[in-house]
Amino acid sequence: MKEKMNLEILRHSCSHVMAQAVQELFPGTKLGIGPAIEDGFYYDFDTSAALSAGKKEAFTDEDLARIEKKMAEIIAEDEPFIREDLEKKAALSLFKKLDEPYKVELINALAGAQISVYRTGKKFVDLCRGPHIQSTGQIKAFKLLSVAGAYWHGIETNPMLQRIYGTCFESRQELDEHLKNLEEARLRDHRKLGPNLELFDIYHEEAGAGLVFYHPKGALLRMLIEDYEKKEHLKRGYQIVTTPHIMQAGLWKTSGHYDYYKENMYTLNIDKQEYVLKPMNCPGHILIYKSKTRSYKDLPVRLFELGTVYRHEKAGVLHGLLRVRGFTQDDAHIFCLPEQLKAEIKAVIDFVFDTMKTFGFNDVSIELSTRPQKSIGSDEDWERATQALEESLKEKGLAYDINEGDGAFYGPKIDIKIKDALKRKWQCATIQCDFALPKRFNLAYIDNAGKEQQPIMLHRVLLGSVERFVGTLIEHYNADLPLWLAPLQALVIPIKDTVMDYAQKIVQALKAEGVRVEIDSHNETLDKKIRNAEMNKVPYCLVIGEREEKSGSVSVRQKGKGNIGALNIDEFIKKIKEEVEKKAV
RNA sequence: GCUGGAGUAGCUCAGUCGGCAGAGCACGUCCUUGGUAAGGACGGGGUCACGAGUUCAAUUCUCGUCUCCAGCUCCA
Repeated sequence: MKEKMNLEILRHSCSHVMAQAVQELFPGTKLGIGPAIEDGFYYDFDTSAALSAGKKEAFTDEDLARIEKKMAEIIAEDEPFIREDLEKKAALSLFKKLDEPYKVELINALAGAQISVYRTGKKFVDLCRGPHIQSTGQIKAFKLLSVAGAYWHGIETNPMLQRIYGTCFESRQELDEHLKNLEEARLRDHRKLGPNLELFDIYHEEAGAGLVFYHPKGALLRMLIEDYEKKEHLKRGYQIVTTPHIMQAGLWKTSGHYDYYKENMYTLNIDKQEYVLKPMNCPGHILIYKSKTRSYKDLPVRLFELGTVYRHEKAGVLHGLLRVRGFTQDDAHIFCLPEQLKAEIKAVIDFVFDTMKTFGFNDVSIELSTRPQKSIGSDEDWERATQALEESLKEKGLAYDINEGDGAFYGPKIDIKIKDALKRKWQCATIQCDFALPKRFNLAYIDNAGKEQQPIMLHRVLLGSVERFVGTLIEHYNADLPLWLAPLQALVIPIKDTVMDYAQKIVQALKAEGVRVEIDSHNETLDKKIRNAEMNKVPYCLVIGEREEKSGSVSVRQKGKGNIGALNIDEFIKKIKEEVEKKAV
C-alpha cells in the first residue's frame, strides 16, 4: 500500500516536471490538470495561446522528444518541490496573474479557505494538494508515451485540451519491464491476430464499420463457445428461445429504449410502419413471457437467447471485436417472484464464475452500479433492486466496488470483469435487476390467492458479447487456444507423396473420433510445414513418414514443446480426448 | 461525434522534391521427395482508399468523403 502511494506521488511529481518543461519550451501554454493514473500520469495543456512560441496546435512526436529532454534537464538540476499555503484570495490573484484560467476555475470550485501550491524551479508554480517527492532528482525513470485530445473536465461541450501521457517508475528496470509489457500487449492485439490466423475480419470499407465476418476457423470457435453455453443453460433450468431481428418501434417506445437510445438505433420504414433492428433482446423475451397466463408455480421463467443485436455506436468508439455495431449477446431474462430474487441472483453469480473458470479466467473484479441521472422507475423500486444485488454479493462473501450512478436506466447492475494473463480487465458478465420493465409491459403472474401480481425481471449476460469474448480469448491466450477451443486441433504432415494414402487414413480415423484435423499436402519441406503450423498455432502436428507407416503410428509434435515421440493412433486419440475433456482448468 | 496521426499487391513495408509503380512473405507452375521452425527456378497479381479541383501530366499538391490508429466522450 505504501509503495503504491509512493509510486503515485512519484508519478504526480513527474507530471509537474513535464508541465514545467512544456511551459519552458512553449511559453503561454495553459495548464489543465495532471494526475497520476493506473500505469503512469498525464497532464492536459491548452496550447491555443502558445502560438507566439511557434507551437501550431497539437504536440508532435518531435515535441515529446524535446519535452523529455527538457525534463531530463530539470531532473538533473534536482530542483526542490516547495509547498506554499495561501489564502484562497491570494491563490486566485496568483493564478490570474499567471494567466491560468483553468486553475482559476479549479480554485473557485474548491471549498476550503486555504489553498496549497507547489513551486519547482524559478518560475513554475502549480495548484496542487500534494504531496510530492522532495526534489526532481528523485525521478529515476520516466517516458512520455503519447498525446491525444481530451475535453476539459471530460465534458464534450468544453474546449479540447492536449493531453500528454507518460509513465514513471522507481527504477529503469521497472520502466523497461512496463514498456515490454506494452509491447507484448501490442503483439497479442486480437485485431492483428484475428485476421492473421483467419479467424475473422471486419470489411470496414465494403460492408461497413463495426460489422464482423467470421471466417471458417473463427466461426468454428464461436460455435464451440455457443454450444457450450447452450448445454450449460439447459442444465441450469433455462429455456432457449429465438426472437426476430426486427420489431416494430412501438415495443421500444414501451420499454423506454426508444426515448433513451433512438440515435443509436437502426430503424427502417416499411408499409408506413417504423421497425427497429433490435438493439436488445428484452422486449422479445417479454412478449414470450406474456404469451400466456403465468402461475406463481411456473416461476422462475428463465429465457435464454444467443441474440444478435445492432447498435449504431459512434464512429470513434469502434474497436476491433471489443466495440462493434452488430454483436451477439448470451442474453437471458429471468422472471421471478420477489422471494426468489436473491437466490436467482446468486445462481447467476455462480454460473458466471463457473463459466469464466471453464474458459480459463480465474481472476475477476466486481462492481455494483447504482441509479443514474437518466432513469425510470420509483425510488422504492430502485432501493429494493439495489439492495437485492448488494445483499446477494455480501451473502456470497464477494468483494466489490460501488460505481455510483452507473446503472442501466431501468435498474442497478452488477458487472463482473475478468482479468487476463497480462492483468488487463475485460468487461464480461452483467446482472441487472429490473422492476421497471415488468411495470411498463404489464407483466403478471397469478399468486396462490388467485390474484395478479408483478414478477421481477433479471437481465443478465455471462460473456456479454460473443464478439468481445472472442477478442478477449485471443488476447488472453495470445491465440494459443486450449485444445477444446482450438479450431484446428491437429495437422497431419506427410513427409513425402508416397505416404499420402496412409496420412489420409490417419485423417479419416481422427475425423471419425471428432478431432478437428487437416492435412498439409503442400509440396514443401517438413521444416517449412512445421514452421507454418507453429506460426498458425496448431496444437499438434502429426508427422507421417515411412517409419510411421511401417509401424502404424504417428510422430507427435506438440506446439511449443517440439517432438514428443511416436504414438499409435489410438493412443493419440485417447490423449487428445482427455485434454479436450479437461477444458481450460 | 471531438482532437491529432494515417491509408501503396492478400500481408509487412519501400518509393515517386508532379512524368510507365517496387521488395520480402503469401499465391500459381515446374524442379526437388525431404525426418521436426523458411529447398530452388520461373510466373500472375495494383484505378497507389474514394470523389472533386489545380496542371500538358496527379499515386504525389489542394479540398471533401470513407475507413483505420491513439485518446476524449459514450456503451441499454
